[in-house]
Amino acid sequence: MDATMDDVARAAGVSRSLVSLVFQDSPKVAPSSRAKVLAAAGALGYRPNALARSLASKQVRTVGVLLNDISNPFFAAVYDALAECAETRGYSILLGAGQRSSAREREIVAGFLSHRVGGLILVSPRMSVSSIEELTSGLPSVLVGRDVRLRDVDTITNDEMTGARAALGHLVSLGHRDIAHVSGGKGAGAAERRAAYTRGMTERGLAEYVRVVVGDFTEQSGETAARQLITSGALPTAVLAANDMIAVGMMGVFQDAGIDVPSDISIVGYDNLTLSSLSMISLTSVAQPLADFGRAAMELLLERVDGARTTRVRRQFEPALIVRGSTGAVGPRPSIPAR
Amino acid sequence: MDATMDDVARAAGVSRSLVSLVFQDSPKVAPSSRAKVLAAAGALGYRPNALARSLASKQVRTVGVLLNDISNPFFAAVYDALAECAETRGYSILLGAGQRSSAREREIVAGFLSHRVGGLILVSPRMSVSSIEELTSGLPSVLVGRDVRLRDVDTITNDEMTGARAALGHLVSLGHRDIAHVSGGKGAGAAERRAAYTRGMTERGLAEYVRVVVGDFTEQSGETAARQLITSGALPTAVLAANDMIAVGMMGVFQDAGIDVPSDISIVGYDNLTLSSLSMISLTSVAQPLADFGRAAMELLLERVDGARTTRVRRQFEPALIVRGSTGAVGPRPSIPAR
DNA sequence: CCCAGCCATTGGAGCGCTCTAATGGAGTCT
DNA sequence: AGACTCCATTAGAGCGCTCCAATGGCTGGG
Repeated sequence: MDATMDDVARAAGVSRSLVSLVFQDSPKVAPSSRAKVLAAAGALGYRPNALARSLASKQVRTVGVLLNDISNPFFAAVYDALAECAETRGYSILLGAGQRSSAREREIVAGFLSHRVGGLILVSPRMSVSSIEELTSGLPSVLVGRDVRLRDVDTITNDEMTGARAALGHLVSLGHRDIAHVSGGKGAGAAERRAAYTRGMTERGLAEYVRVVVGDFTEQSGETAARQLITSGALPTAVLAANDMIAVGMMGVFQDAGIDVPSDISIVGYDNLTLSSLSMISLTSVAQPLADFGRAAMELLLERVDGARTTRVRRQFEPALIVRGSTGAVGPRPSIPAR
Repeated sequence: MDATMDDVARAAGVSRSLVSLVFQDSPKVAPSSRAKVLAAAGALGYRPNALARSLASKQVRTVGVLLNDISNPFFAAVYDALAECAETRGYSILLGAGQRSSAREREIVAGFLSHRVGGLILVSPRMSVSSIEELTSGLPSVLVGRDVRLRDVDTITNDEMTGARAALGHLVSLGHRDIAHVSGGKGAGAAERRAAYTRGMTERGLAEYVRVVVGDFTEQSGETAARQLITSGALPTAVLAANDMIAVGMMGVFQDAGIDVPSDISIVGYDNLTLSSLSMISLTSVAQPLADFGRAAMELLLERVDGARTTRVRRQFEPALIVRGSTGAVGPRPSIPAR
């Protein structure tokens, strides 16, 4: 039903090979023939079959992108930059969203492999290192948000230590000492972030105040953590959340409980999502250059896909603290209002 | 480099055809042969080549999904439901994000067509009806968030009139009469929503209060609109925003200007995004069943792809008003505080 | 005027798979 | 026993394209 190359060749009175060359932008086609072929193709509404092309040329202009959780705007921002980069280079993207399940992730990547994608970008995947190793073997791959020591895998990470130091420094300069951390649990980068918090606290002689509440990078887990802190009876004066979603969830619970942010408790998030800059939220946050993550990921990947590089690259970006309204000077220890 | 069917056949001591049948789950393969083939395939790490399969069978288990703007959580929610549905049915998704540019959208869809996707889902596309017609001709397609009269295109929309009536009814019952609308400009569904507002106002005898400020479904446009209303000197007592992003943008500006929501001005959004339910925002909103949109879109599409249906279906969902803290009884006309 | 050399163009094999029609070896029926 | 059905299995053509080696027409040097 769709026109094929043979149809175009017949209509233009040339061979299929010539048509093929035209659609590959080969320089050895005479301008007159090129025009003839293009005219015939246009008249027939011909569109090259990417499947057949990939099969015959054994090189695929499609890359697979796996996002951990598409409903977190973090991933949307990374994806946006990444997609733009891919499109300008003429690559298509097969997308999968893992929904925070590692089994799901593996299925999705297996699907990518069936489609013989030319490369793989995994953004904060949940799956184990061995799964990553197995699935990416021999395929150009870039991992965003996690660090892994595999030959064929480039990584893009954030300098967690710098971020944690900046956030803690800010809080300490406001007089805070009792600073808790709500972690991302087993999520990508959570361990690093937690370690950076602990180390940062220790560096400042605040080791005795180290307190970690386990979360999972979702807003719900932030709510749970906030309730936990409230019922514990020992509210810290400040919280460093593992990401903005957690921070926002916590803010809501504190607000409902009559605990004022920032006069009763200061909160720092991580990711600097767009929503954090909203006036109603105004969350102090460690900004990660998400667009840079996405762009760098696709660039590194395509370098490998094009065969321009075979050595491993690890790129680390520097975060920046964005101070907003959710942090303030430490006040008198809040009395938890009666419900 | 990857193992092929021939390799498996040789290793198992059978013909390629048999291997093919095994991987198609054909019932006519003897259990013993099936086991033999599967064992050989496992040993070789064989993975069927989806490209070659599609080419030979002329049916593609991939669908193209075009999202207008991935950074709006609205689309993430629709995508999530849609992807889940596709995966359980064994379909892969080629994703593109149009970034609110209709030229970009057309390029992306052209890419889908090159990949010979089996179907197309367009979520609130910007492009013109004639572009849609041209690109979707002969291909199963579902349009979400817009209504279009094309034979091969199913549509999924929201009942705007009911939504507007519910929102206006709520505001009127709180004593509001001076209710403005901030529209979505040329975005998908914006015209319908604007019309529903105007009609709803007229039905209630409030035609004289009809006032539309043009936006574009983004938070920024909400901020602009709010500033416009403030400087106009004639602040309405309530605003019906075309979506939550606009509403949230407005809330921020009002808050910064010292105009309290809801005591000075009530705001109703549209979409009921997750962020609207956050305590700090607590936006009254017309909820659209986004997950249903996504699921229905994929289901309708696959019905067509599987050839189970050829007639056009238009599915309309009922919205529901979710009342939160951004709406309240009309108070004394606010005096705009001096800066 | 002939042949080397260059160019655009072409034939045809092959990418990894599916699918139809054909094959052969049981088993069934009379 | 012969003819038949029924079943699992197979050969081989073909999906739309790429790419290599080969073709033929031209120019230009001797």
